[in-house]
This record gives sequence, structure tokens and C-alpha cells, in this order.
Amino acid sequence: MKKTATRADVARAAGVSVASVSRAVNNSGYIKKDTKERILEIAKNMGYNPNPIALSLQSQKTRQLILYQNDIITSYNLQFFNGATRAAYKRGYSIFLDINCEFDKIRRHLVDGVIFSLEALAEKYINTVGVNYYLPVVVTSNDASFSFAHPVHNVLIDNHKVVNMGIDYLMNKGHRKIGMVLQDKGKNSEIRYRIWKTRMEQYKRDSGINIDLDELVIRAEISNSENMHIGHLDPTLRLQSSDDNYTNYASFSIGKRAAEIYLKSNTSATALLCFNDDIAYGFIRGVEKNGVRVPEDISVMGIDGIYLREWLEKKITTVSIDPENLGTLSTNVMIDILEDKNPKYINWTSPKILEGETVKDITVR
Amino acid sequence: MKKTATRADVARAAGVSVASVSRAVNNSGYIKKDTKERILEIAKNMGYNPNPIALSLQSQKTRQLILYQNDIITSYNLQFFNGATRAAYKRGYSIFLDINCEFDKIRRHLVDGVIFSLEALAEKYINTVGVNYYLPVVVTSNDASFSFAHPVHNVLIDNHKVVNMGIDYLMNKGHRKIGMVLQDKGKNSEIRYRIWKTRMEQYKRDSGINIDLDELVIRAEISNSENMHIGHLDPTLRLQSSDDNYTNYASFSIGKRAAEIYLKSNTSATALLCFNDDIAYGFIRGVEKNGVRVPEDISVMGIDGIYLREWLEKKITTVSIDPENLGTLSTNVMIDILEDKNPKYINWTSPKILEGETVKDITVR
DNA sequence: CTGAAAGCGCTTACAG
DNA sequence: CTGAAAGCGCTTACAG
Repeated sequence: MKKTATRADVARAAGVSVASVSRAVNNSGYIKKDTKERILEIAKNMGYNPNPIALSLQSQKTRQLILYQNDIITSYNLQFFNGATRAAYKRGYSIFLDINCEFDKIRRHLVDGVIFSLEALAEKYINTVGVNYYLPVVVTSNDASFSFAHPVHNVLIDNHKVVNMGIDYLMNKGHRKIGMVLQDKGKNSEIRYRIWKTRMEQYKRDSGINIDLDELVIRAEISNSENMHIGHLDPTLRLQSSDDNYTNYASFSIGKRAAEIYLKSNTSATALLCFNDDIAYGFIRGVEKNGVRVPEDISVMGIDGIYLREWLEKKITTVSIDPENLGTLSTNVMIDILEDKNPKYINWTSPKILEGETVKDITVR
Repeated sequence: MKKTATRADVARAAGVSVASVSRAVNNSGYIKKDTKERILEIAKNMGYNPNPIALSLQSQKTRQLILYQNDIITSYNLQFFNGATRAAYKRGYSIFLDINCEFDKIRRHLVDGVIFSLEALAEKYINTVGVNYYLPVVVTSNDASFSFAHPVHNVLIDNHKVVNMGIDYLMNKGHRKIGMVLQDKGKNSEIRYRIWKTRMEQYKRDSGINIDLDELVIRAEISNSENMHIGHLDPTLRLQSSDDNYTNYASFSIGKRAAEIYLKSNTSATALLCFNDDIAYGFIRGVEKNGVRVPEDISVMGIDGIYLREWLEKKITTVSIDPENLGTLSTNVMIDILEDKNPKYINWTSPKILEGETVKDITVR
């Protein structure tokens, strides 16, 4: 490996001081036009390249960020990362992905800021390494209360809108017995469940119709070994680094399990809002293998808006929170912090409906 | 943001020199046990963390790598990246993904080495920025001749084995009229096509059966606008940075287009080996929407071994080149270079068959 | 065992 | 307009 020229080499070759080389290269301060051009010419011929590490040491900036996510395979995480890395790139930054979430290691990393695509990970970070390590933090959160508890910048998923928008859509299509498919445990599951419940109870009161809400909910869980690779569902689960298999899309499995439960149940639901699109697809696959047709026999709606919906067997109808956009936004907020542009602490995002082929219109005309 | 303590602050607080602090922190050189412990205690209380940038400037190492790929969405790229980032992490390195492949920017990046998951990108780099910028390069290549033309480390996909293994598998299942589905242009398409052709001509000679080979090949292409986001098929196509849509899985589209061509054709093929799994799935989707059943009416085999085959409607039978493993290997070769472990220049990999549900056994018993 | 000093490659006030 | 010098935060041969 050829040793690269330094500013001292250039200065020597040009017979000037290193300061002048700096001024020429950076086009800063006063410098005679002739000498500047001569220096640049010589620098070019020597293949001189300013050492980025030295620049960073000087500026105390690396223009590098770190993103913590438990994987890069699940749709939400992949799309979040895609948005984040593109946004960073556009503004001259780079992003690392730390899939293992070993926060301690951040002390060895050359980064200016930390991004989380999930508040549970952020919480853990803030309460451990973050206690005495001071880097700006941006977190995409499902939980508005998180932003009160922690003095970090937030990009917020408006779950109230998400769930209600989904229910509205289904109501408009004539559905009344609208159930949910949830992962059994998980804070974010509970957040969406409570919003659903509040809304459905309201509907019961307003309409005077007696509905047994419990009977509309399907809660599924997968075994621990299946769950091994999906810390994003429960970040307290340390991701096992089995060498051979990172392909376990946990949400699909949860959806399949939910399908089994559905098939054995007597639920009167005509439509099911699933916690996310991946779960919804697992569910669809599961019930269709057993002869139940979607949407003819049961309408299914997802949440997220994953890329794959364009490519899977049936395009899902979903409430899109646009994970790619969440990644983009989080990164831009981070960079705004770093560049003293004073971004807002709370940045709400809005979901929107993406129509597909999985909801049947049962309105009576 | 609280200013973090430096080694000078610690030295002052402890009443020693900065050199002693270094020795204590790094556990190097001679230092009295007592003073060492006292220094470490004080450092800890001050929340001292060695500045990683300064360490890098000193060592001229960043433990950071850059990976060039045209996207993170296509299965091959996603899995390659997944393997690469995990491998790097395990050895204490980090990887950037540069999706835009603007090679010039590498001069500003804090990286020790460069990885390519596609030789065409590497070729472009080597002939431009690489000419006078000296960083070690590792490339995963489809083309053995690439390794002779360029003095860089290679991880090689053994396409000879890949294609012949696929044909062998299909022959074993009784197929003789074995065709291919290819993207119309593309160097790697041609590589696999030629191997297929050689093999099939050999079979014609050996068996004495007269087969019209041309009639077995389907070549599909998609329009330029569709192709916009998939520079990986042709790296000379600059990736457009449209803001709203990175979801275009080009290979799916090519497969769909191939399905249209297939439906209009009179090919006598009983089995088709597709350039990759994504194309194969697009093809399957395309023909099945038109009432052709896979594998009952036509057997389909892919190449790659994508994660999604576990989750798509039908598990594909494929020749796995294990993209995740290619990412892992490339990264380990890179790190071996950096750590003077003298890895081999040519690192062959072996494909293996993954059975699925898309090939029909038509042997006569 | 410990400290003063030079060095990693750069920038930027300060003098001239 | 230009250079010598101090500084970014660290390491490490060299004296003592």
C-alpha cells in the first residue's frame, strides 16, 4: 500500500508552509491566487487527499451516525434503514447499523449521534450507557408518553390516528364486528389494543348494539426458540447469534399462529385489523391454506405499508405509517440537531390508507 | 451537551502526566499498580472515555469498511449486507452501505477498506477513483476472469457449478427440455447462459436427441423507467434518486415480463432455470395468474437462495449461492487483509441445492 | 516507574 | 498575503 502524501509533503514540494497548503486546499483565508493555484496543481500531481481522520479530530465531528435495530430483515426495520441511509447520504452523513445493540461499544465508535427505530431500545440505552455518555439521541416512538419521560428528540407514530383510521375504513366498508390480531405480549401491542378497545366501546354505546369485544381479539405468541431472532418485538430478549439462520420473520410466524387460533375460534368478526403487515400476511397464508378465503370469508387489514405488499400473493389493505419515511425523518431531525438547526422535540407523523385486495365491501345498498 | 473529559483532565485531577494516564488506561508499559488504580478510579468518576477519533489518527486505522451496492431491497443485496454487517461486527468493525455508489466521496470517508458485492461496480471503481486512491478492495465476483484482470481479492461464485448443479437436479427429476429465463442484457446473464448452452449442447451430442436450444430460452427486459431503481443490473445506469419510491423490485418485474413471453410462446421446455429467485417468483406469479400451474404445468427453478422463499406463496427450488455467506466471506477476507493475515486472492464458494415445491418429478418409473 | 517531548495530519488565531 | 506556533486528543520512544 502506497503511503499517501500529507499536507507537509505538499508544503515541502511547493516550498511553502503547511498553513498555506491548508488555505489553498480549503479555499479559506487570504492567499495569493498564483500560489494557491500552484499549490493545488502540485497537490493534485502528488495525489494529495486531506486525511479525513485528522479533519475529524480537528472539527470534533465525524458526520457519522449509528442506528440501533434488532435486525435488517423485518419489513419495518429494512424500510426504516433504507430511508435513514438515503437521508443521511443526501446530507453528507453516513449511518452504521448496529444489529446486535451492544450499546457499550458506542464508546469506540466514531459517531456524532444515535438513532433508534424503536423506543424500547432507546429506553434501554438511555438508562444504561446514555447515563454518562453524551450523544444526541433521536427515537421513533409509538408512545407519546415516552417523549415526556425522556429529554430526547422524537419522531412519533400517531397510533391513535393509525388505529382509528383503520377502523373507520372498515366501518365504511360496512364492517361492525371489527377485531384485532395481536402479538400476545409487547407494549406496542397494548397501545394499539387500548385504542381499538376505547373506540369499539364508544361504538357500542353510540349504536346500542351489544358486542362482546373480547371475542373479537386474537392474541398469538410464538415459542422462545422461534422468537430467537426478533428482539425487535421484545428488546429485552438478547438476540442470539446463531450462525446459520437470520431468516426467521417472526411476525409471519405470529400471523400463522393467529390463523390457527382463528380457525379454532367462533369469533363473529367480519374484519380483523392486524398489528402489522407481516403478521397479516402470516395470518392470510395460514387461513387460506385451510380453505378460508380473504377477503370473501374474512377481511384483513394491516398496519405499516411494507414494500412487499406489491409483490406478495395478495396486495394487502393497510394503514401505512411509511417506515422508510420514519427513517428519513429521524435522520433529518438528528442532522438538524448536529447542525444547530433546532428541530422540534416532538415530530408527529400521519398515517394513510393504502388500499389493496384484502378487505371486502359488505355495505348493504 | 456536556463536554467530555480528556486524558489531560484526568492527568490534572490525578496529579500525574498524560503519559501515565495512557499507560493506566491501555494497561501498557510500566506503571505502579497503586497509581494505575488511582488513575483508573479517577477516570471512571470523571466519566472519561478515550476519544476514538484521536485513537484513529494515531493508529491510522478506523476499523470501518464501506460496502457498495446499488440498493438494499433486492434479496441478494439485502442478504449480502446482512452477512457483511454481522461479520464485521463480530470482529469489531463496522460497515457503511453506500447505496448511491458515488465513489468520489470515499475520499471523505473514514474507512480502511472497500467491499463490492458485484464485480461490475468494482470494475468501475478500480478504473476511476481506485486509480490513485489506495485502499484494499474485496469483490464478490461472478466472473473468474475478473480476478486475472484486477489485482484485488476475490470471493468467487462458481457459476459453472451453479448452472450445472441446477441442470443436474432437473435431469434427475426427468427433465430434458430444460430452458432458461434471463434478463435480456447483463454480463452475468450471459455467463450463465453460455454455461447452460455448453451443457445442453453436450447433452444433445451424448443423447443424440435433437433439441432446438434457442426455443428453450426466454429473455425479458423491462423499460428504463421501471429499471430506474435497479442499477445492480446495469451499474452504468445511475440510480435516480426519486424521493418517493425505492420499492421497485426489478427482478420481479423481469420475471413477470418473462411470464408474458412464455405464455405467448410455444416453447417445449418442461423446466426453466431462472437467472435468480426474484425473477423466478415474478415468473411464477405471472404464469399462475393466467392459469398455468407451477410445477404441474411447468417446473421452475431459481438461483440464489433468498430468505423470502420460506414466506412466499410457494417455496422455490433453487441453487443457493447463499448471498449472506458471500457477504460474510467478503468481509472476513477484507479484515484478514487489514490484519495482515494474508488471505487468499481467490476464494471460491460452492452452491448447494435447496429443494422446494416448484419442480415436478417427471421420471418414468 | 514516571514525565517531557515529539508525533499522527490537520486548522486557525496571531505576528509580521 | 504568509509563516511559526499552538492546539484537537491521543501514543510512544527517550531520559531520568
